[in-house]
Amino acid sequence: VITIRDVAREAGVSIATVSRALNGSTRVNDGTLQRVREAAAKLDYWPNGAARSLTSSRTHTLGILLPDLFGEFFSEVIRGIDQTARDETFQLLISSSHADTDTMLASARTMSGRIDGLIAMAPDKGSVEAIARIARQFPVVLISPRNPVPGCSSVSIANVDGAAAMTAHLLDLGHRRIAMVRGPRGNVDADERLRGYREALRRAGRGPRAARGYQGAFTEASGYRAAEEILRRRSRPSAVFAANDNMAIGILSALRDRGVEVPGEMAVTGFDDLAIAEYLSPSLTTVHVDAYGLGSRAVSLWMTATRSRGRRRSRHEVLPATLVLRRSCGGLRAGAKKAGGTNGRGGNGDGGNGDGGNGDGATLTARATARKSRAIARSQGLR
Amino acid sequence: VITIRDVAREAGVSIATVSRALNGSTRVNDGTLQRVREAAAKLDYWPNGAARSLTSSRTHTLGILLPDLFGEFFSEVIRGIDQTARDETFQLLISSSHADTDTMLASARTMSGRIDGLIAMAPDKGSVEAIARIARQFPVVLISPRNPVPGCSSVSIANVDGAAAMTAHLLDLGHRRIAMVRGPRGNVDADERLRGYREALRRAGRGPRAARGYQGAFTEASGYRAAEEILRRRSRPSAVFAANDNMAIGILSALRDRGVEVPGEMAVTGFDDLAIAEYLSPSLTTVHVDAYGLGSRAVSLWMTATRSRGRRRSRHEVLPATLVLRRSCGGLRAGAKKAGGTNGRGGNGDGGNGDGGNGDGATLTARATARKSRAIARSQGLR
DNA sequence: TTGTAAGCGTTATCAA
DNA sequence: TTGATAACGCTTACAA
Repeated sequence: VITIRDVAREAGVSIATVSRALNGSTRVNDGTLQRVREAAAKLDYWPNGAARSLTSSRTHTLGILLPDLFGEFFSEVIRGIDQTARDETFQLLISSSHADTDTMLASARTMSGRIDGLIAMAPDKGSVEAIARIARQFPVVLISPRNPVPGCSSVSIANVDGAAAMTAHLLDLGHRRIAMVRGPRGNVDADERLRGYREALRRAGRGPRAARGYQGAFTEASGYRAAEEILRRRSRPSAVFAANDNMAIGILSALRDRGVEVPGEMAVTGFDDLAIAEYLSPSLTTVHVDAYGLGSRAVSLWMTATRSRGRRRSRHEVLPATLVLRRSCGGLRAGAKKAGGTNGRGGNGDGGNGDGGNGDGATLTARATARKSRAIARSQGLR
Repeated sequence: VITIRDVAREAGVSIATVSRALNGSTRVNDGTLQRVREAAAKLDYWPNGAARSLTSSRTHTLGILLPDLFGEFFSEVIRGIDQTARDETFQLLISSSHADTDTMLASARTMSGRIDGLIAMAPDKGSVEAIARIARQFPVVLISPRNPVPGCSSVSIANVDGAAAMTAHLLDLGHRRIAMVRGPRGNVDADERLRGYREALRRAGRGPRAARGYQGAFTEASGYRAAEEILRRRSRPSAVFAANDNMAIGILSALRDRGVEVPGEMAVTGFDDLAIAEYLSPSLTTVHVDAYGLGSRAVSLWMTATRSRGRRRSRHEVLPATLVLRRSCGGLRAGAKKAGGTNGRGGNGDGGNGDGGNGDGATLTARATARKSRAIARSQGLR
């Protein structure tokens, strides 16, 4: 392995000069700069990163702590982190799939001395304490939970608002029984989305009678199972709100297998707005979440927090969650795409919901509130 | 920041003893071991990783070089890498989104001294030279291209075989005009899949007349556009083979929008077998690729290669690509799921393909070769 | 502008 | 079983 000494010898200078020359820094003679560069190129010198960070106590690396990088959503978050870090020429030391907080702590420990700071995504409660401990070692920015650790900045999604808006929209469409397929227990995002759903129902004066929750796990398979359970009930809901898109996909699949028309007999909505959502059949009404932005903003927050260490206090950003209205919930003007057919009433054999509000899409859209209309406009601007 | 010196002072021993005690290594008195541990715990000592790797010249870290982590497929590859690395208690220094080989090289350079080796995924040609240069600095394992860099082990997918098997299957189903929507130019996977398709046609005695390629970019949107282009042709193919699932999803969506029945009027197949493939409508016939295994095997290969450095020569693994037959290509026994309807002939207004072979699914399955049957069995065992 | 030398926080090699 | 002490490869005062 070639070290700085070899380069110094080759160029006929001291190692200090090599260091200065190669780091583009201050006063170095043009001639020696040339010689050093040539020597380094000739020997194919690759500076040792560990040694550099040991002396300079800067690593130019960000640690990333993730629960489990599964599927499209996480992959987008990481992309956001990666791209933004790359703009600052930072590298990423990633550790994921943390079953418990102990392994998370252990990972952070071994990162010590190799990172300048950390971005942590800890979607379950109880990891707060561990993160607080990590934050004593280096600056940490959190993704997801709202503001739990003192001194840490954070980015999160407007889960409650998004879920509430979706629920309100379904109510506007005339749905009176709206089931929710929840995310995994203890997951902060899942909890917040459930809360938004409940709050919207309460605000509309519809209590526990209209609500009905089913347990899911953020996977297609769990959505499929939940749909089967829903169909076994005597009184079916006219709408199902899944806490994420993956589960909504499973639900759509189950309803198709059972011959239940969507949105005719049952409306289905999701959360996340994955890339495939608009290509599903029917295209999925969902809540758009800027997964890329989640990662990107986290890194930006870290950078500003670090540059102004001590001066500024922690910041907490909440990324908006906007409704994206597509065909799976009905209510879009008929004929926009593939008119007729799926809009029909269908042989709704089971318990029809009292007021018969769930009919033609165009009519229902007219009833939509101004807020919803704005959401539609926004969503159309988005894509 | 607490260093080993602080712990030594607190425990009343030398730093050498602290190092030995904490590394669980050799002869340390039980009493001192206790005292050292207590001191470390009391002070919350986190060893400096950079210093450790400088002296020991082991980093316990694997560098990962990726082109662009986009979508489910890459995310699965990374999961495979991550989990397997975690089993060996290795960390991951990740750098992705490399536009060109220069930035790739630059990333690798800054990793020097911070990693023990590298897993590189370079799906475009021309990066071979850069990787060879990297491989002179530390052991490298390649994902994807077959065996291009001397001395590097590699894992790849049986792209050619998979694409050929899919094409042969479509031929068996009676299709005479099979279009292929290609992946991005210069992408090795895309090229190999195209080659498999062509080889299968040639082997079946069907030359350029049956083949027809459309340019895609591995995205849903590009698949959508390709389908539109296909539908504009006077003589439509009876089957479309997309070089990956994302494009197949776009194709399905376009055909649905245009009212073209799948598989009745047109069969659609993909490549990758993403998690959503079986939840699409119709469920997608595709080639299963073990993305997780790709990452996992790469790490395992790296480990064995490193443990037996010099002794053994480089190894090249090729992961099988197996057909997964679902509903989007027809040919599955009718009634397995949601019988009738989609299996009908449909109003195929355009150029019917001469021999009228594209009829009822059940009949066509009977014609399937033994090899295909085995594939079905395998696929059912898989999920 | 350049060179000398003192660290950075560990591990590893010797003696003791 | 322990303690000095010399690396590890680099950056950075401080001198020259």
